[in-house]
Amino acid sequence: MTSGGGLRERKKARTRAAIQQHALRLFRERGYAATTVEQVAEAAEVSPSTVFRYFAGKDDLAVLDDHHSLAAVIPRLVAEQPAELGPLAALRAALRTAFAGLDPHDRAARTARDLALLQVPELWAANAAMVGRALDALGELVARRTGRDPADPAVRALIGAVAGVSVRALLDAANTPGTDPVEAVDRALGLLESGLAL
Amino acid sequence: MTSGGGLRERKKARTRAAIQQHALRLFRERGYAATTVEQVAEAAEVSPSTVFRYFAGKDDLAVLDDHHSLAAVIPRLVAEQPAELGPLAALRAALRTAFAGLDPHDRAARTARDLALLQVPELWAANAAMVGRALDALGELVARRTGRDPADPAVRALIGAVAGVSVRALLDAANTPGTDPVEAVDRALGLLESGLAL
DNA sequence: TACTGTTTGGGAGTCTACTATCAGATTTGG
DNA sequence: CCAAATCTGATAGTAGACTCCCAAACAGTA
Repeated sequence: MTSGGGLRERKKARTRAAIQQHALRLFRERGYAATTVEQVAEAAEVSPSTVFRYFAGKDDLAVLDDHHSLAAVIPRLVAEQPAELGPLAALRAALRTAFAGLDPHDRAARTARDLALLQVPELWAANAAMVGRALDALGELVARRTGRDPADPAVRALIGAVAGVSVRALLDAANTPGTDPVEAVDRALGLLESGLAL
Repeated sequence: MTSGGGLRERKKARTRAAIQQHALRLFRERGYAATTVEQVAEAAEVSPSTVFRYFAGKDDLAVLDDHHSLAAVIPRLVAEQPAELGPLAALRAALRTAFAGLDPHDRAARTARDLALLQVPELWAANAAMVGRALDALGELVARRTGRDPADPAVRALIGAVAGVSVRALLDAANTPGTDPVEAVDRALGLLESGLAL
């Protein structure tokens, strides 16, 4: 019975992470379709067989772990915010919390990965299910916080708006060098909070 | 010099449309990956060669013509709305106009196709570029209408919110039999217009 | 060190997207 | 009705995703 700390387990985790990291990098650099599994294997210094042993298929290489992905972490943090806060205020606070205790390296890596997810259509498609789950979770939290039904159109519309505004801000930030993506999202959500008055 | 009304041209247009229609239907029914080009060809009663002659690749089967897609028609209609209307009011009016003069058959076909685009991740990916273009066009119109810069964060946020709210409403409508998707989007945009107050 | 179970790499093979090509059918124009 | 242009289907072939399987390398245990 090998415990979680054995050399074997650690090596496996490292191999898996390396494969996915190289895969995502290559997908971003050359595009998804133009990257072969063999190239990924070569970059990660394993055989193609090993790639398929760790990942169910090429598309699976693009599926981020739920608990590592930003979109899935947020709902948990929102739930921990004080009940007095409105839904958008709670979300913004959660976002700030999520990135506050992160060292710059982790932070950069995380935003880079989430940006790739938005910019490469195939990655988006591969993670659509996870994003959908995260948004549903967010909707439930908003509903509980405001005493409404999760199926309430107002609740659904709000999380839709949150998602749309955030995606837009992230993509714009990606196209504007020198912009902090987290700050951009926070500002955009602030605009939404004040009613998007034009 | 074959004019646009020749038998040949008409037949070609009909063949192309049939192939794509069957492809989209199969993608929705069985999923994108589980549908082979051969199946599409069989359903459309052509040979696989012909499918590849009309479409550059399997993914191209999912790319909707710009001028047929709803997302690309809307900006033009928004531009035609009276200048007094606010951006969201203009957008809602444009939406109503777009579907007002449509016979039920066309209307159903169009909404079904746009729903498939949202529900099948691969179709979304294939059309991401087009949707992005349409949203940019919408942003420019909003900017002109409100006298702001298209790069103004408030404008960007608004179109992001519009997109997110609409997508959410469409998906919810798709999961709720007996709901009119167009009406659902209109109502959701109405909520956004009144500030999404919770 | 030897024994055991797991992980890895390599080879062979299948399936599907996709390309190239050519003969036969069909539309068009005269 | 004939000839030219064009469209179609069939065939053959390539490439990459993915599976199966086995032998070699390796970590954990005594």
